[in-house]
Amino acid sequence: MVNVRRERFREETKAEAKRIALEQLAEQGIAGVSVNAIAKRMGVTGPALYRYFRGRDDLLNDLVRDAWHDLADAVEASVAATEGSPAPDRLRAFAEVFRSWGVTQPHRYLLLFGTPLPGYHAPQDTVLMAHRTMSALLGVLPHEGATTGSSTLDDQLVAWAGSRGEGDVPPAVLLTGLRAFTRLHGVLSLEVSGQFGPMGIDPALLYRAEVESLILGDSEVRGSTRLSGPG
Amino acid sequence: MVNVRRERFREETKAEAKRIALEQLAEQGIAGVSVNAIAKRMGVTGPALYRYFRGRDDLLNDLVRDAWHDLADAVEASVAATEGSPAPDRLRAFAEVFRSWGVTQPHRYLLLFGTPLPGYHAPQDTVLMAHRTMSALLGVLPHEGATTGSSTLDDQLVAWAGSRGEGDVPPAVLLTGLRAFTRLHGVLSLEVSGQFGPMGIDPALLYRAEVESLILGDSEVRGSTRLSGPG
DNA sequence: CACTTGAGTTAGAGGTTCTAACACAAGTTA
DNA sequence: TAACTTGTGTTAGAACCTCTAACTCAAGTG
Repeated sequence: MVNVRRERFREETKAEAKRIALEQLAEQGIAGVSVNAIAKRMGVTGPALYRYFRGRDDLLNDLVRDAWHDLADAVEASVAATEGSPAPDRLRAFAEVFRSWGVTQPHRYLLLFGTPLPGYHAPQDTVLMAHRTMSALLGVLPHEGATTGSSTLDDQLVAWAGSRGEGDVPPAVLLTGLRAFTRLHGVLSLEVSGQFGPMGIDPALLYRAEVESLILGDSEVRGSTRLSGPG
Repeated sequence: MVNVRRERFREETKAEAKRIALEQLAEQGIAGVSVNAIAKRMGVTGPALYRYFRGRDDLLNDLVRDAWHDLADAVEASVAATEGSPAPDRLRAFAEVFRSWGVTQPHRYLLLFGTPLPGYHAPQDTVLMAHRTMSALLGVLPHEGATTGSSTLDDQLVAWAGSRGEGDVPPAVLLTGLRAFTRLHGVLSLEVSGQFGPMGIDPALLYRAEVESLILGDSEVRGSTRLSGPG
């Protein structure tokens, strides 16, 4: 019989270490996450934490894994909550939840989508976590469409979806979803890394403009500039 | 009379240190940039480099500044080379140069657009460098358009452009340019940080699809899925 | 010839990750 | 009850890191 009390204590200790690590991450960035400092704040010496994590990389790995999990939970909850609503409303809700998740904890967003960690290679289950978020997005898109215009890209999209049992989604939808994500991320990542700060532009307005443009299609945005017009 | 030989030697030493720092950055990421290690590779002891940089942050600052400068040079050259061509061609050229700059040196791209450095706050001239790249993009867009649909955003865009003597560009064009940038960055940043690797999707195809979509407007992309259709 | 300036050195403080060896308490088993 | 195993903590220390202080030495200047 495994000692369940000890097991629980162990989990609590790991959780506390990760909680403090997240504080350090928020306050001082990734370089400020220090095994020694975490241990000190917990009232133990540095090497004690090596009973719980193989090392600093292992701890950071856990933070990444938790963040993917948490993000997927958030967007899946949004998708579930808007079931039955019209597609544009569902996409708006998805986008808002996605942005909220990012701007309220920029350090975690950057942990997932910012500069990759030095020796970090995403383990298989991290890839699956990312898929959960992507699947949620695909869930709010209408499942119709024709072709992407590139058969090579079509093949890659279908293979990608098929590799995780989503082979029934047409490639045009996959492309729409993937591109919707890259467009949301394009605005959000710049906001989260503070690039709009010195520009005096409210990122929320820009983000929502992008969302509406996603819904309407660019050329239908009221008064937008046509790039294909005379140069 | 200032000693010009010594001055030149000093500049060469700084340049060598930065060159080695870039190598370390490419090989081991930002955490691998070490003043000590740079000095060792140069054949001097660690503290010697403190004659040339106030510290590690100062050196990294220089790398950021150089990268902004370099990127601006690249895109400005592209814009200049395509003068007189139709707008779509100019935008395609701009986008290709931008992507090339990023994918051939991901570490530098991430230095500008990835996770911000811990204690880093962009100095004023870095902001100006970013403006150079943005102005280049605006230079290949047709200067026409009506309104953005949000007067608040309009005001912010005009203030932003006006703050650096570009007050004659209408807000709709500014928005188009800014959004074009966020969309390119959305795909490119994910490619550069390796997110497409495990997906088996060629980022170049996705990027070019985004560029064509920028030119045509989404709803005109052949066979694309309308998000505003029935959900 | 004396002085200033710049660039290098070593020594060292204080931080980091991480390993090795040891102490001790709790639970298990003979 | 006594011996053993396991988990969790400790200290010591190696090997790095940034950065400061104090010193040496060479080159150029008045």
